[in-house]
Amino acid sequence: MALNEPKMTPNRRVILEELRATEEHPTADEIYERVRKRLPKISLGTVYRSLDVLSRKGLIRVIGEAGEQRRYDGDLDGHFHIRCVRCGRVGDVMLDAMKPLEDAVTSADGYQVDGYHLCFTGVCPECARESGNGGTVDVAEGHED
Amino acid sequence: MALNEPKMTPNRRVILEELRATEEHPTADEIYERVRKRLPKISLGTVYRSLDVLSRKGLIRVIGEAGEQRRYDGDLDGHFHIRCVRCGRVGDVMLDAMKPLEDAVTSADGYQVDGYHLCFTGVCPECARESGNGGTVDVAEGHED
DNA sequence: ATGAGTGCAAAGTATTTGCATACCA
DNA sequence: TGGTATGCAAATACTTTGCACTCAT
Repeated sequence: MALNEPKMTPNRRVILEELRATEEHPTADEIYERVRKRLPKISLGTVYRSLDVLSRKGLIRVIGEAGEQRRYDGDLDGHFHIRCVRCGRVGDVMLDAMKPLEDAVTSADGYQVDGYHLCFTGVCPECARESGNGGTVDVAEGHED
Repeated sequence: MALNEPKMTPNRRVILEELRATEEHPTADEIYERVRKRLPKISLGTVYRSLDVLSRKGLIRVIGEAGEQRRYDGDLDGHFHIRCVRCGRVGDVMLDAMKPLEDAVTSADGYQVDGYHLCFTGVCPECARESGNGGTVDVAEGHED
C-alpha cells in the first residue's frame, strides 16, 4: 500500500518526446496542442499532471518567473536561460561555471542544494538590431524623483 | 501628453518601507495586510500596481518561480535566493561570483544583459534536521522504470 | 483642466482537483 | 483485485483591468 512512484506511461512518454524534439520552451497548453496531434483525447489536466511528474523525476526543467506562465524544457544539459525583455523570447545559454556556485551555497548556508533556476534578462541581438535602444520598454528605470 | 514616469506616492513609499523593513519575502497579499495597518483604505489592486511600478523602477526585486506566487524583496544587494523544497521558505544567499557569469553571457551570446534571476532549491537546515531525509517529498527522483 | 493614482469589484487566466472510469501488474 | 492514470468539468487562486472619483500641478 506504499505510495508507488509514478510510472512512465504512453502519455508521459509522448509529452517528453515532444519536449525533447523542440528548441522552444513551450507552455503547458502549447504542449497540449502538439501532443494532441498524436493523442487526440488527451486532456489539458493530464498534460499538467504529466509535466509535474516529469519535472519531479528530473526529466524536464521548468523555467520562467513567478507570476508568469510556466515554460518547459526537455534539455537537461547544464545551461541557463535568457529572456529578452522586448520580445519575450527565451533562449538557451551554455555555461559551465555553475558548479562552484552550487558548492559555495552548500557550504556557506547549510542547505542541501538540489537544483537552481537561473534566468538572465536582457535584449536579444535581433531586438537590439531592430530598434536600437528604444523598443517597447516605456518605463524609466534609472532614477526616481 | 507624453507618458510621464510613475511618481513616488505615499502609498508606494509605505509599501517600499514595509518591504525594506522585513527579512522575509512577502507575497502581494502579505504586503497588503501589513500596509493596511498604516493605510487602512488601500486596496489590493493598488498594492499590485505599486509593486509593479517599484520593480520596474528597480527599487525592489521580484522572486519566485513560474506558476508560483510572486514574492518581493526590498534588498537590492547582490544576493540570490534559495527556496526550501520542503517548507517553501525563501532565504537569502550572499555571493559575489555573478559578475563573471554576466560578462560571459554578454560576450558569448550577444545579449545586452540587464539582470538575472537566480534561485537555488534545496532543503534548508531546519527541515534537514527535522526529518532526516524523508520529509514531505514523496516522489522518487533518481530513476524511472 | 489635465494627467496620474486609487478603491472597488468584476474579469481573466493559469493551474489544480474531485470524481467516475479505464488500465496495468 | 488494488492502485495508478486519465478525461472531463468545476473550482481555486493569483493577477489584471475597467470605471468613476480624487488629488496635485
